[in-house]
Amino acid sequence: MAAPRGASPPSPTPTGYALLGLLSFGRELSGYELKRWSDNLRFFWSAPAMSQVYREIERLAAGGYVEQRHVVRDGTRATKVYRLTPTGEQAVRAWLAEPPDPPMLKHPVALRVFFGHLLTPDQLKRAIEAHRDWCERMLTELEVLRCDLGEDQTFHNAALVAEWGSGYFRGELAAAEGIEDAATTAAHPPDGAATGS
Amino acid sequence: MAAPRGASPPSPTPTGYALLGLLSFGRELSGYELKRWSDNLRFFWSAPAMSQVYREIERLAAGGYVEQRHVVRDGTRATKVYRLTPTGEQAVRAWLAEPPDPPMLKHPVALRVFFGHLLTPDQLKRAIEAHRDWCERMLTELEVLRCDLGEDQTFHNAALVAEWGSGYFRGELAAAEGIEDAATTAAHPPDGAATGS
DNA sequence: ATGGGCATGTAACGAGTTACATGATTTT
DNA sequence: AAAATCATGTAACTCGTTACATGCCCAT
Repeated sequence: MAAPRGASPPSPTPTGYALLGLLSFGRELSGYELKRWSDNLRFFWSAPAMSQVYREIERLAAGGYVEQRHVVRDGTRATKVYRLTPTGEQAVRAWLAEPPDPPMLKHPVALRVFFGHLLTPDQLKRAIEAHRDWCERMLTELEVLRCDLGEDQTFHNAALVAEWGSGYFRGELAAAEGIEDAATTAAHPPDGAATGS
Repeated sequence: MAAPRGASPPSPTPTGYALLGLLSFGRELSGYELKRWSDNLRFFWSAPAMSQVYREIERLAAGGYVEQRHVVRDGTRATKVYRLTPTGEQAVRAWLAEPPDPPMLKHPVALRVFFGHLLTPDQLKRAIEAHRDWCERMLTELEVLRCDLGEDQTFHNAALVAEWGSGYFRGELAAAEGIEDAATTAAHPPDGAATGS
């Protein structure tokens, strides 16, 4: 089930390219391991569902981007592991070299502030506080990641992104405090005012 | 084609709720106008495609969340306009009152830095510079939006979010400068090193 | 022996996209 | 006369999700 010779295989999806990227650090990884590695991208990229990782890695293998190998690890346990092929490495390099799409953000808390006139001050406050909690959780998780990465030169760039992320979350935290005051002390129309009475 | 009496209509999609939110400012809007209004959410929410706006607003009308009206505006031009119903307002209020999902970010530039070992310093630099240009463009567009909003109390919350967004983009701009130095001066393995030679 | 982590998938669905198709009105 | 904007949609597709199904291995 290698790459077909004549017809070029379908291009990987964005998630597929991300998996190729993870394999470019040189290790052979199983689908399960790929999922856990890709969770480290969650600070700036949506972490794919387990089932999608399996689907994608199959596609990548079918397209010749990765090579599948059956191994028995730790004695008796059988797993499939994947290794980046030269084709795969070339593909991910080419993809990354393209001009980047603009970042895409879906921010449910900002949406709630924007439509703040549809919420009570109390509801709005709770949403913003949930956001602050989340930012703090992300900050501590980034700390952990930084420790895991250590001083290894291989992950120098990863560490840079972790720094970047920390800055971002600290900014969000500060912004959330400001917004909380401004949004919850503002005048709110009485319930039901939007459609008239 | 109003809301069915017995069986409750399907819930709106996230984009559907956003459209309801836009209609909650009290104006009757056409599909085309809704698209342009929803573009103002692009700083913190993905702006839907035109075709999706039309599909969603139809669904919302079928579910009784909005009321459709045929009007002839500016003399001869016929358009359909939509108005929020009490049902629709209640639905969007209830949706916004739910605990918010965590923000979801897809940041192709951060991804490129993370996988920086697959790019030349020059390619990486270009990606980061494209990001800075984009941030600057967003900042000026936010300025424009702030002017459009004016001092109108109706859009007080929208103005707050615009402020928030400006802060975010200024942060990104600053971070990008730092990253550019750190990432492009780092040691890079020679091309092809990832899969061995 | 029970629960948690490792390991691999399938099926059904959902929400969004791009490309296409059409035509009126307004501005240059 | 051409181009931009207003205006409304359809069709096909892609990428992702959740829910489900299965089973091994290890620690308590």
